Amino acid sequence: MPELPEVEVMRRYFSAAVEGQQIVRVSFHDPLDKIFKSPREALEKALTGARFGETQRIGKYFFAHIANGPWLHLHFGMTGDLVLYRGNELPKYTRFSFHFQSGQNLAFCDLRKFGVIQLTDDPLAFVKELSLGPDLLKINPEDFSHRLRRGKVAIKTALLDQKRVAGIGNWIADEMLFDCALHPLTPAEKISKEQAQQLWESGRAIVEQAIAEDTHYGAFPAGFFVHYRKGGALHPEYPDSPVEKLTVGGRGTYIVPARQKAGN
DNA sequence: TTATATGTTCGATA
DNA sequence: TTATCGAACATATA
Repeated sequence: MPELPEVEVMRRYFSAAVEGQQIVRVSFHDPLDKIFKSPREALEKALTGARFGETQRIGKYFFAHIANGPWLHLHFGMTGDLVLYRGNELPKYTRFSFHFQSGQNLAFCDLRKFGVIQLTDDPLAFVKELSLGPDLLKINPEDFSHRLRRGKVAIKTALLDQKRVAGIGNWIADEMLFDCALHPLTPAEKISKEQAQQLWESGRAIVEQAIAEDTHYGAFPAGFFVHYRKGGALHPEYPDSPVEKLTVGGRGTYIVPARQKAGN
């Protein structure tokens, strides 16, 4: 689920769900503590009886301020999700749960357990430590261009590099490259300033559209590449050029060969 | 059975 | 020291 738009939508969902609510207890459902990067005792102590204040999102990293306390950081990995529920039956793949005074509960679900739950005193210091780049929705086109057009790595790999720009994930990178008619293996340093500008515009447009649609991809406009992002699919504008799958930087990468030619 | 999945990190190598 | 690459992580589904 989680690239920038999903995390932003979850941030809003989280804020609405926890507003004004007191946490009466929290519960842990990951026996080997893979996703708890802070000790259970610390999480329990910081959260029990507390309320959340403001929230922040930088790239795919989410932070919620615990009133009069530290911040809670959530990362959703590949399969993380937030699910509001009532009653005692945990949603599938619940790894952690907040239990509010209202009787409402909020589960952090994560099938693959690549997610992260941890405390931090300072979100900005936290992302600085990771050398995280500026958020795609905040960065200006000049900085974007400068950070992207560096090195001999494939442009696809550069787009996914969170240290350059934060928030772009695998499907958005493919969508941007399709939109800009760029081949994913084009070396980053071969991208022109104009192409970088185009990628910047494309990236924001895609992300804003995704947020506006609450990340329900099915609701995206018909021309979006995401609808055809599988081997052999036919984009209506390229009926003679079936979608091809490559592997770039270890990630599945889909292109319309007639539109995205190498060395261009 | 093998391959793949919307992400990040770590070790090896250059 | 920096850049790059591939493997690893955990689990379900095609």
